[in-house]
Amino acid sequence: MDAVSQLPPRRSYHHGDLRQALLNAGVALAQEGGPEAVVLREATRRAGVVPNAAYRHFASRDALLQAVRASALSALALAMERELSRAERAGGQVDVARASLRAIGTAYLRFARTQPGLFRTAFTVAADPESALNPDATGRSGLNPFQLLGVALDRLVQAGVLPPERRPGAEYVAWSSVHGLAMLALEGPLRRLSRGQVRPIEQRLLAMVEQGL
Amino acid sequence: MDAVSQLPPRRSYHHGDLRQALLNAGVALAQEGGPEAVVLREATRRAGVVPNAAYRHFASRDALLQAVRASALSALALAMERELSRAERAGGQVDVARASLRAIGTAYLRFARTQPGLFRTAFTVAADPESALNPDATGRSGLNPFQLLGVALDRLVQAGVLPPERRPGAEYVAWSSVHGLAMLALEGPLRRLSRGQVRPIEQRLLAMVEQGL
DNA sequence: ACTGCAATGTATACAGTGTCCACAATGAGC
DNA sequence: GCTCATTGTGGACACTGTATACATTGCAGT
Repeated sequence: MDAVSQLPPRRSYHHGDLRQALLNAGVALAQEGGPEAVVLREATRRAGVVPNAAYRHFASRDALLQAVRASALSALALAMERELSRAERAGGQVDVARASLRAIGTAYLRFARTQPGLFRTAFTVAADPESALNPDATGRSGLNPFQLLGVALDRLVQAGVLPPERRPGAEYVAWSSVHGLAMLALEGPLRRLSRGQVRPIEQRLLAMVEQGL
Repeated sequence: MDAVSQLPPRRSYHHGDLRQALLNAGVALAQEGGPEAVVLREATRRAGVVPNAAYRHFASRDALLQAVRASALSALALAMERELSRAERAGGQVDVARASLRAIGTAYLRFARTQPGLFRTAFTVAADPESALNPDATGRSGLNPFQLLGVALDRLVQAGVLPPERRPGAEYVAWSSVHGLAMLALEGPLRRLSRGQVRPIEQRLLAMVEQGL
């Protein structure tokens, strides 16, 4: 994943693409240990550069964190898009719409499970409402995860499954449920359960959302 | 809240109740700035004691954090119990049961709103599944927040509102939804919204849970 | 091709953190 | 009243983020 950010002491004074190398290192750190693990000095170490060099590319440790966060959100968006494109292979419009919403939820929950470090980095914030607006936080469609959920909900309206008057704000309740479950399974009371035990709960929750929306 | 942990340099070599003073200081710090703000040295400073003194009472900074977390969970449990007792003043068994579940959700969401620092401290974990089992994390009933939710769900079954076969695992989907919304409103896309704007979303979510359970 | 300058990486330094170790004061139990 | 386990102190270390001054470089314009 990161070819540039490795040990062999470069001979050129300039790094070439330090910003990207730092970002890669940051992502790797986040993957390994979540947001608190992305520490500036370690990133520069992995990039083979002195700590302060980072400040030529990121205003602060937090700025680096935000970039890593955007990258994580982008990865989630890509996963959602993959799952969405599978859903589109379903039958009629109604089925596709239903499958789309499920795809979003499924991708979200799987991402939380398979990439806990990135997931926590993406969502365990502490500040900065702007991060969601970051254009780097998108998939190939140019949409971020939240917007992709909106697409799925739009499809439900389009297909006549969801009454238009219930559309506004629907992403909030849908997102809440799935996000809450992900957190619960990641670091809450569900942590100890095996994937096989969590799966039915996931299904039940998705059903509740689909029905109760 | 903390009478002991203040500046006047004590004259006795021993503090008297340093453990409690540190805990109080820790809670205050969490209240002000969330989990990352509970820093050992600052707690000892507020207790008027040298940093290392803390290690006579807590094995590490994380041990202190866990204690603070338990305290925060306890505060939430107390808030839930207050709301529950109001729900019990409703009419018949069915109404009480329904009101109980809503009381839990309402208390949870309000706690997140009014005590964001403590809320994040309670739930933004990073480890330790045992914290939920901590006997200090309870209200007057001796039950922790999760168990109180269980009580409300039991009442729904008792009242014939929730079919017994749907009872197992119900706390997970209910908790997920409410917790997710709380996080969303605290540090997600809903952060910017006023309390008046969030309220209807809360109501809608609680309705969805009640109906879709 | 040479020169000057902006961009980028380095050196040094400081305050703040968690934590280890050796030492000092204290108060409870014989 | 002496002993000794408890509790608080002092000093140190490795680590963090970050500021400020300096070195090296590649590119722009002559």
